[in-house]
Amino acid sequence: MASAFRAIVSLHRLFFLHKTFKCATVQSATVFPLRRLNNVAPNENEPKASVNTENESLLENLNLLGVDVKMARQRQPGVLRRVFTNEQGVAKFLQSKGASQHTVASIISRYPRAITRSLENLEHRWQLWRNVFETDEEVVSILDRSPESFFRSSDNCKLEKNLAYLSSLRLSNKDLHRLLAAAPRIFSNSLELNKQMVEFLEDVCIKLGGTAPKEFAKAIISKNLYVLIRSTKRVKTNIDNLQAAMKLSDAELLVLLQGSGAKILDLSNEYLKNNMANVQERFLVLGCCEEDVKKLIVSYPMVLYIGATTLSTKLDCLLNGGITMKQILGKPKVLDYSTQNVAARLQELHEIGYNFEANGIGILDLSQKRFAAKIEKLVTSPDE
DNA sequence: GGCACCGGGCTCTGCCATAGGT
DNA sequence: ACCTATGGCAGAGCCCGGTGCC
Repeated sequence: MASAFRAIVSLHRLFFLHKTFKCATVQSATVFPLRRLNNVAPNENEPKASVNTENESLLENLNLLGVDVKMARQRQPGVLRRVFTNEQGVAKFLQSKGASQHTVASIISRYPRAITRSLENLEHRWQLWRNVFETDEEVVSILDRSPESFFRSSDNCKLEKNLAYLSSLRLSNKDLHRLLAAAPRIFSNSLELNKQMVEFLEDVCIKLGGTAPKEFAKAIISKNLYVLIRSTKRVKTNIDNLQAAMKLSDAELLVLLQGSGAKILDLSNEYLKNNMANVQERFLVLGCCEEDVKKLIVSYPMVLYIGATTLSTKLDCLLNGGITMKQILGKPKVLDYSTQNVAARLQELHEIGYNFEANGIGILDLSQKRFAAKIEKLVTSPDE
């Protein structure tokens, strides 16, 4: 009886290999009758294929591949119970694209469902990704970083439509590439989801009295590659909160959003809200007026990106170093640099007796190279 | 040559919840 | 009952250099 079962399994396997690997979505359908077949004969001595038992030979294969089975089990337990999987094919495929054994193991450990994809499906998907990325190596590095982005969906038609849509936005090739390299999840968003965000941004533009909605959406996306992996709810809430808290006019908001304000749109709602409250409070306590704070945020929205603790230490560092609030308001970009960096510069400048009052604090806002050159010059010819 | 202004470059996954299918 | 596909969430800055003006 057991051998009869195995015969059926191999028949199924043939059928499966022949038909299913053309389109991954059929796989589960193909597997299903087998499951039912098992249920019909539950007393048979076939633990491998029973519904709630893991597939032993699959586990063996995974171990051989170096997969962290414990991790895989924790992430997608169902995959380990599947009768038909394609772990060896997937491993070979990835290796043929230049992935190391270690990378393959890591990918499967983190996204076990990868092994349910067929070769044809993978090859097609790979080619679609390669439309955007220059080399296999680049794709491998992204998969290594984020296996889920590549494997979470097997629907290549949707991916194709999605890519066509993204291209239709007329982002530059460079931007499209940056977009997908930075946030590969955008690939596996549904077309509708991406469209929703773009149309939402266009709407925002129109509601704020803008006249170039497409350009507006494009500007925001190219400045903040991550908006497309956020919910419209999140972005909308941030925009609303920003306008309310800062008492910005529509026109002011419009300029802010398509400028450097774009960068803070994808922050979590609570985080941005807390930071806005914190910035207002901190700067008011330090003697600024509301108008100062508004100007600060409009000219340097990234101040809202900085968490309360970091901002506190950074301000303290500057103030203790003899910099005044007025100077900071006049050149908020000094807040851009790490506290560590600023502290070291302040120390160095104090040692050579730099006069911030006379010379301003622009020196704190230079690249390392320019700063070093400047110091060099101050030391060798201090008179100038 | 030195400065200020400005914009751009890096960077971002891994988990949970749930609808819907079999 | 179980699985897949998909949406959504939290997490939390730093650095560089081109360019134009003086």
